[in-house]
Amino acid sequence: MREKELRRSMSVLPIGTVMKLTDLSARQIRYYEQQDLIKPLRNEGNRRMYSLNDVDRLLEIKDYLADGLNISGIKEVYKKQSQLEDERKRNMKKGLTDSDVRKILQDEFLNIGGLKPPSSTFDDPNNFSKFNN
Amino acid sequence: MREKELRRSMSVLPIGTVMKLTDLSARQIRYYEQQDLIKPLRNEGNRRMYSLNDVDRLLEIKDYLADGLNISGIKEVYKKQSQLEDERKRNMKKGLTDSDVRKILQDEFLNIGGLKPPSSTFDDPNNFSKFNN
DNA sequence: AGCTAATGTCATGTTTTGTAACATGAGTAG
DNA sequence: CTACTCATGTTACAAAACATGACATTAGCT
Repeated sequence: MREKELRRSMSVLPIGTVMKLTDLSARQIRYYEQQDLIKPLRNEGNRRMYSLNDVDRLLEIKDYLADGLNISGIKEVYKKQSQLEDERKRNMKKGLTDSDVRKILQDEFLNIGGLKPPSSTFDDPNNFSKFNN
Repeated sequence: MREKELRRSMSVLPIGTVMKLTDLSARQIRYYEQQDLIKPLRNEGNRRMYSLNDVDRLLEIKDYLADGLNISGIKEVYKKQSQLEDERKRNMKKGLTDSDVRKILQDEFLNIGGLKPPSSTFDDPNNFSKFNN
């Protein structure tokens, strides 16, 4: 379950791919970034590289807009969400011992190394298209 | 579970991404294609677009080469695999159970020792080229 | 009408990818 | 040893994709 999240956050998709996946124009995608709704990484050549999580978020944004929300409204939504998330994490950590935390961090570090051979899943049964996370 | 395979065969990754994911040079990746080991789709701009299954296969190829197999050896492996796969499908059609088939084919499997179950489908069987335009 | 938010479009420059040709190092056969 | 093949590197040039910034448009509001 940790690995899955890792893969979902790997920035590997160029904007052209994301356009097809989301049916958004490059202009729209860059605009949402300019409005701080997404923060794709850049490769050495300065190209934007997106993750599957970014794609999910773009699809969410699309839905919110279609529902009549405007950009700043959407911004609020995400602000609230990350506040809640942060708090959850803080509470989580307060309940753990020091060595637990060290173990967690080490594990995260080790997992950044690379893609493992085939067997593993890139999939995400519930998450790809809609509000879910 | 059907959806997972679908997603894995979506051709969305440009060669630069695949280079990073596999740590192969563009030259190598194109060469393996030239040797018919992979068949990435092309987008309208004639750019190669790879699926996660393609990435898996490239990693396999890398392993095989590291193990001392040469390209034509690898080709044999995949040829055999797809033969077996075809045969399995034919037998399924004839009403045999999967485990029946496994017994029947056991000898052949032993002939090509030590390889993984057949993995990737080759030619956009599910019409995912629509993601490339 | 005037304003604004979201998006389209165009111009210009950089990066990535395509193909093709030639080069090279390791291994093998003669 | 020489010649050959295989897997890969390198280089050169063209086309496609992308970045950025400016200006245009459209729909909804006041």
